[in-house]
Amino acid sequence: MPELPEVETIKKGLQKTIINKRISEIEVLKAKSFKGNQKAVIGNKITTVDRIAKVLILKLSSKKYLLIHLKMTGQLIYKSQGKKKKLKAKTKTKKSPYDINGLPNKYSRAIFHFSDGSKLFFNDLRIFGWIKVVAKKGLLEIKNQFGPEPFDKEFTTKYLKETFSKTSRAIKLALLDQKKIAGVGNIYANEALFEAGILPTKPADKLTELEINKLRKAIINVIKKGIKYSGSTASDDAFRTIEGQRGRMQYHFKVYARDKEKCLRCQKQITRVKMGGRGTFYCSDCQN
DNA sequence: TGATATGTTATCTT
DNA sequence: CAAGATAACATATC
Repeated sequence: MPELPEVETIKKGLQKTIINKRISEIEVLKAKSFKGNQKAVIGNKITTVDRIAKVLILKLSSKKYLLIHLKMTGQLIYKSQGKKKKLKAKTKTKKSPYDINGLPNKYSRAIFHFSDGSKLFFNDLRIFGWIKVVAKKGLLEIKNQFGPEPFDKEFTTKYLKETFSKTSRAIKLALLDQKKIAGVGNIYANEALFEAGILPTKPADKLTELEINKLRKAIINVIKKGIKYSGSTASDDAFRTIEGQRGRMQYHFKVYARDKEKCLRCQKQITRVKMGGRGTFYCSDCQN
């Protein structure tokens, strides 16, 4: 779920809520979810919140860093002090495992307590996500494993041309390679390729310079749009902002999860295949 | 019941 | 050795 726009949405939320707050306690409910020394974190203030690719970076007053990766099903939910769940009349709405009422729940893996009484819940159904404590060196190591992000000045047609010329893998798989381009995941890769009119299965080294430039612009566009709509909460319903709201980008998808529907541009039915084990959607007329 | 799930990485295979 | 393909992680839903 969380790709660059979703993580960026959470980053902004954290900047609004937990900057300068002091961590008074950490409850680790699942050991696998928290790597590193909890005691190195307790008593520290959060000084800044940043993001590299899909990783959140919370800088601490001790100059150490808390890194958080949400992987597929991770959530960060903020609850201010004394916020009581509103008692609503019983409704028939089915309960989702990603509901943020009644936290902690069985999927809560860690809870940060701040000295003002507010809390930050790390929920993660599938337990792929993690929180780790690292020093500056560890942070640099993380940084080094990623290629440029769509908004970086290094994200040029020239860079992409060089990068793609070195591989014959399908362009979609190349887009998902975080060492080449950081932050793009399955949803936005599908959307960007549709917008650029390029077939996901086309070998990366067969793209023309014109196509690469189109694709570069399309990636920037869809990522921007994703951020504008606070990320996407697709059919699995997992993504939430830190206030617990769903994203709205899913209402603006043009191909993702639209198999069996008609192409918005030419009315032809959208094709679905699997690439690298991931759902891949495209229009066989508009993309080539 | 088997297929599906938006991420990454360890481990095979070519 | 390296690039590429695939399994694995853990859980739930349809």
